[in-house]
Amino acid sequence: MDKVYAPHELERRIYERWESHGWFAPRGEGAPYCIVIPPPNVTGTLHMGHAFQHTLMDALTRYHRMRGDDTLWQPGTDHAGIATQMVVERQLNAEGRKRTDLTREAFLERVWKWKEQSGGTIASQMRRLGDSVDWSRDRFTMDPQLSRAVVEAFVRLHEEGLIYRGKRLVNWDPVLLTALSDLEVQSTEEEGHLWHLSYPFENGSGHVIVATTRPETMLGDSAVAVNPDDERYRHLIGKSLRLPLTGRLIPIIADTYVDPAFGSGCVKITPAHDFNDYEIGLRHGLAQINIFTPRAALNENVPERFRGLDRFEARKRIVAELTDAGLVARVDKHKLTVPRGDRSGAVLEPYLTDQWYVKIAPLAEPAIAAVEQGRTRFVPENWTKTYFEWMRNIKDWCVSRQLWWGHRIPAWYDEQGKPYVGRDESEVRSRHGLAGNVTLRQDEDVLDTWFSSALWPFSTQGWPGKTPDLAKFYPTSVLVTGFDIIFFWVARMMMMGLKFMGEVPFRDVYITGLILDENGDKMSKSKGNVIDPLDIVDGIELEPLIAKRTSGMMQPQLASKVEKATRKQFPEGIAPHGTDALRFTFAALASPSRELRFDLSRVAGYRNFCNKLWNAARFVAMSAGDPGPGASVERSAAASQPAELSVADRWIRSRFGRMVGTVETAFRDYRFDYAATALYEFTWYEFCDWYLELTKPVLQASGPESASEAAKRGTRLTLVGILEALQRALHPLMPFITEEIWQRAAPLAGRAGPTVMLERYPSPADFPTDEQAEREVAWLQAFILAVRQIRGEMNIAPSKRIPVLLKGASVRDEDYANRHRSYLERLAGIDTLTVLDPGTQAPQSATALIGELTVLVPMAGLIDAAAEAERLGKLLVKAQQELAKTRVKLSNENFVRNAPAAVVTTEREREADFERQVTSITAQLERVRGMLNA
RNA sequence: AGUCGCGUAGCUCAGUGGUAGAGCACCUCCUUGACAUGGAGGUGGUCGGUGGUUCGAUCCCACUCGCGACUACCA
Repeated sequence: MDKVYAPHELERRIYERWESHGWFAPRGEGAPYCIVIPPPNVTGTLHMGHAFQHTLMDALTRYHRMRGDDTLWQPGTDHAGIATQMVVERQLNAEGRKRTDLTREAFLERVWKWKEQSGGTIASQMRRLGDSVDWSRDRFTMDPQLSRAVVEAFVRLHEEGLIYRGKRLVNWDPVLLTALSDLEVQSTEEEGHLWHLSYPFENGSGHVIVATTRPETMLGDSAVAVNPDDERYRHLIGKSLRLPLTGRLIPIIADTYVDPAFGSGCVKITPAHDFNDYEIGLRHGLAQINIFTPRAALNENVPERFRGLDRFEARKRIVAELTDAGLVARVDKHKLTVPRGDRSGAVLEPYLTDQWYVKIAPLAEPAIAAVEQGRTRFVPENWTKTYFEWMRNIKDWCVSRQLWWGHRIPAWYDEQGKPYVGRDESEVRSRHGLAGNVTLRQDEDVLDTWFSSALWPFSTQGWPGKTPDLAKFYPTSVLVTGFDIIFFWVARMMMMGLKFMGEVPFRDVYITGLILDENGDKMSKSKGNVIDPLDIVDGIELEPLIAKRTSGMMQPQLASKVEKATRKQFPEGIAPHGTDALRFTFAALASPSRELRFDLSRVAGYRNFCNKLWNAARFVAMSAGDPGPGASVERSAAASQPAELSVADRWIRSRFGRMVGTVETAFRDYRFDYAATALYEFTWYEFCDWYLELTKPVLQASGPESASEAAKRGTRLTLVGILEALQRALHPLMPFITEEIWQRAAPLAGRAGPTVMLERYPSPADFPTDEQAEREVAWLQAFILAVRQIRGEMNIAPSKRIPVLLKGASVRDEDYANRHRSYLERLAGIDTLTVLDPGTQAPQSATALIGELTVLVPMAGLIDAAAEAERLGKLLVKAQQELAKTRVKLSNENFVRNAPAAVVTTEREREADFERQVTSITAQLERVRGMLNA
């Protein structure tokens, strides 16, 4: 094995081997375990959030595969209607063309071409991340079979009256020229004005003041509303006003919607351009006067001089004319929330159009019940509330989009514009008895992308067919996703899954945190703080990184700022870390917190961890006499010869079993951070720091000190056995390095198999707890740490061997000390070990306490008395503080009376221990001070 | 306005009704044959504030200050 861990080469090689052998496919036996991937945009690239979630999904997948489950991680991509269409339109724009210069067919051809060209990016990124998805089942939301599912779902919902077509106000994007659902609206708080306008009475006897943030909409006013209980205006109800600039007469109406305390207490009502006004208009039978074109310019329903003006231009003109007419009573600065399209960023308009809607309440009801009944569980649990909040206030879902890229709505219109819904045109004709001479025209619109996403857990498994996959893998086991798409996706999958499959789509929903940059900012192109996960894996020089971050920006003027920040943050570029280090970082980061700051220094730490593991494997291979990779398993025959396990061997097996138990619990609870921590601590602090060191006296000693062959054999077996099992334990989080090491360790450990990914996950039952070994090694560790502390604080060179004396040793202490002398010599740098008889005068020494045993390091020639006095002083202060605390507690009668007996006992023991320490340290300190004064 | 969350070491974060933890950073020492991407030792915190419940609160409750996310709405 190479001295330094070099991930790059081995990761590609290993992944190709896994994939070419088809090992990612479900094995066909065991309990089904299934995760469907949240399908990324087919033309997109994976960002840090994807890499994070994929790590967790892959860890679950590999873990369950190794547990023997029939495991499927279902891959796929999403056509992402608006996003993809926008990208291709931008490409056309760059060529000086518009979408509408092309036919629909030609444009779609172009989008498909772009999809083929860029669609492989995601897959290759996923391969680099080690994602063990079953590529043979790769799906795309616009595959023929998935498109069939979309049509089927639409038709069935329509048949049940759960999809309807209606003319009502929608969120209209005047730039993209399409309707949007409520969820695609981003409310932004912006500075604006509140104009107070005078509307004169018809008879010229005065006026009322209305306040508005959108004066241009006055041209579409149908009424002015006041609160029926508002004394100021009650007598005006029913009177007519003459709408300025138009001369139209509009009534004053009464509606409790009006808040008398806000503004003037009079509200202009524009039913065609405001959601609240729309409702009021319906209640009062008001005219809906649409004054905008689809691009939000004024249309023919306004006085001629305003026609064709853009809405913002119109606002200026109208305010100017009203001001000239003396009808602007006041203008206040006002903060308002402006609705913008989440893709285009354009200010949206409530706009009257014909659209298709999903009647959502009947679908939401069972979806709420399913979570209430615990048939689907949110992890962390508190997201349940968010889900309920939204589901209980949900409004009908506008699913039609005026785009070209997507699933075309399966509705046909006759010449009178009457719609017929069906699976295809011939079904429509036969069902409705439409003769061949009746001209039918299919709806031009497509469905919201999320409509097909909502079917994903079952459309990917063959629905509407009744396939074996569907029977096996639905419901899926867990959905792993971010909280940002609970409404967009999770809730809709719940509704559609229950509707069409009669069962929830997933048992658990694990909501991950959001990956932020190291300052706690969202990663975005415009902020220039995006990191490509593969740049962490492979590393990237500074200049290419800057180029990557500043190219193709929506706002190129920010480029210099981004460049500066990048230079500051990564003056040396980004070093290569390898996939395993990145994955381990993500796992370690995955606490239940909803925001997770990504810190590159953490990845460096886990890269070091990989290197540590690598070198531990090298040590084991050397110690076990590695015959090289690919060696036969013959050596395992040696295992039948007598072997004797040392206390250290028994200890590490026991500790490994405990660790695996912790990891099992962690995986069950989706606490990847706990799993990572347990694995990290075991590997580094127990296996490397202690166990490997404890094997050295056994394996490396020669001459009369040499251990027996049986003991050596026992240690070698344990070394390779734990190393091998550790690779299995680490594999779900770090698939590559563990495969590489396992290939060498498995034959040494007498295991045969083509790959670690198909081996069984270690079980705590195979590594039972050995309390006795744990106690004994704990004693050893305490002893060694005590001597090391003295050595460290006194700056005794590690190469300097020192004598150690023991005072107050019990029979057990003496036994341990004698039996483990070789460990103590090696790990604590001890030269001679002498047990003092009671009453013997000890030389001046630095001391440490282990229970009642005192460890003495003679000071002569080694230790500076002043330094020792200082060290003891610090220890004394600590012991005194702790003693004081326990005494306060124990002197409290209520504590002794009310606290559980075990707690009181522990406290008494602590008191005794600290008393002993204080006495001993005080005496020792006096002696050392005596030396100083002498 | 509603819902949810956060505030713990210099930084990023775990955590528990009974002895406050990790990584990174920092200080001292060490190139000993797995590993300097390393080893040994160490410094560092009135757990945002106030009050309550409790024998005991960083943890539970109330209030409060600061920060954030989401949802709805402000004519």
